[in-house]
Amino acid sequence: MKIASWNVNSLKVRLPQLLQWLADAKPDIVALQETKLEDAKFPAAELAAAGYRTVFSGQKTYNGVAILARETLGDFADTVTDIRGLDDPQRRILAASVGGLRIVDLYVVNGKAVGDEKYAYKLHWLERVREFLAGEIERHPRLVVLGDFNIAPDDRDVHDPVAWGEDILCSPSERAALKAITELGLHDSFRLFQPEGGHFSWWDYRQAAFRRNMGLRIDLILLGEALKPAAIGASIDREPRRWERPSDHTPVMLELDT
DNA sequence: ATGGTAGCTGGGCTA
Repeated sequence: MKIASWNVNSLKVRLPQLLQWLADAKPDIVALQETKLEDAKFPAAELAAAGYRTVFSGQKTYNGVAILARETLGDFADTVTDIRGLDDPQRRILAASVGGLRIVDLYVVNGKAVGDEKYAYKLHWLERVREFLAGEIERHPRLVVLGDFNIAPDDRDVHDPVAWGEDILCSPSERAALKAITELGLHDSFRLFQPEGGHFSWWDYRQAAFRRNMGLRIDLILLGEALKPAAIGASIDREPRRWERPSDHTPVMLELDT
């Protein structure tokens, strides 16, 4: 089973690319972030025609998350869009069970800059999410937590750690908040297979960052302890980032033997 | 310290 996460930065713009990529990569489950679409405008019919069932939690202009699952995996169950302690109109969280797995799709708050009020909110949000995930892993040992974390876990995940220093996406408090989540027993699946640095999932649109490989690895697929032995490969598919009018993120993937 | 680009929107926010 192939599981993927992709911040599409507007599903309206990227739908043709998503459909092409689904045909090319043939993932079984896909978590999307930054759909930027109200639920009434979600392209469920187009994705159904491509063979995928969908659940989604969207809003206009900003944020928005969705999960796609190959129709042969059956229906979604126990869908969650809001968690305890977060009274948040921003649509950044979507959990659902499908195909014998518990999937939690996250679009983590960016935070803007260290010290900004959005940064404080990012840390608060991550703590509430950690509490939510502690419950999820109890109820659903076969847990996959994936999405745009807006945190580079360590310096291997940063093209120029000196230049980035302790700036947003790399600061010690953000990394500690992510570590508190992984210490629940959630493993960064990419690192089960690739110990080297220099592998990124996001490149800023500016400064020709992709061409110069000035990227960060901030899109992650975390695996619960029970699923760790099932992991048989992890990768980052840079191809869609090369396409015309791309998202600034590219899909990250995990293969599970289930 | 700023600005560079993209998306949504119709000026400014978010990233």
